[in-house]
Amino acid sequence: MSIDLSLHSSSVGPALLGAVVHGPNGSGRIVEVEAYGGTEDAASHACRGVTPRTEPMFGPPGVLYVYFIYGMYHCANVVTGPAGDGQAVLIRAIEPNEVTEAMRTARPTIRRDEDLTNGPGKLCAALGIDRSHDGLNLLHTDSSVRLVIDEPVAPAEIETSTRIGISVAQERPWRWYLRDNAWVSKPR
DNA sequence: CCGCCGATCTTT
DNA sequence: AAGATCGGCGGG
Repeated sequence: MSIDLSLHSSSVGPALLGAVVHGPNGSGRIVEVEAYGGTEDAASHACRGVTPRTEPMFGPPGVLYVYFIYGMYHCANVVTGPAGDGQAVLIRAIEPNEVTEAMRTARPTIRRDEDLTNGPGKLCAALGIDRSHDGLNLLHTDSSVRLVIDEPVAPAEIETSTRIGISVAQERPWRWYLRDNAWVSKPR
């Protein structure tokens, strides 16, 4: 591993661009992320401290935090920072290494390949990630969901913006994505 | 308990 | 622009 996941999520976030996520249905490189802080970040699930749902967020860096949202979708996060802090990086979009039949079966109604994984709920559905994977170690080679961090992308390729879909702490510029990448999520 | 609403996506 | 769909969390 070439980056230190125990650093703050706002440092780890951009460093995770280009890393490869492997799930039950396939794999892809991360092209878009958002950082969430611990209890001091009002937009983070960790802002109210440890609850049954957020307990994995307060584990050691490298843990997977999967939450269920809008009654329908799952979102996947990489826990960062020191254990006990509750920081995480939301994986918002990936570019598949290869579009597999399992990914197409998991998202049968898409019109273009990009719609398989160009959003946090979409990529979890495509890769087959759900709450059963919550809390596992992303760095362990035996895990059914894992993270392979190779070379970082060139800083010149990285674009920054504010976070999407939140109603508080909207000013923090904690979203990063690869410029001109077709798999980055589309504005609503 | 009860009610609100969310780190979303699809359809109209 | 609104609907789908449900669990987590706060308030009473």
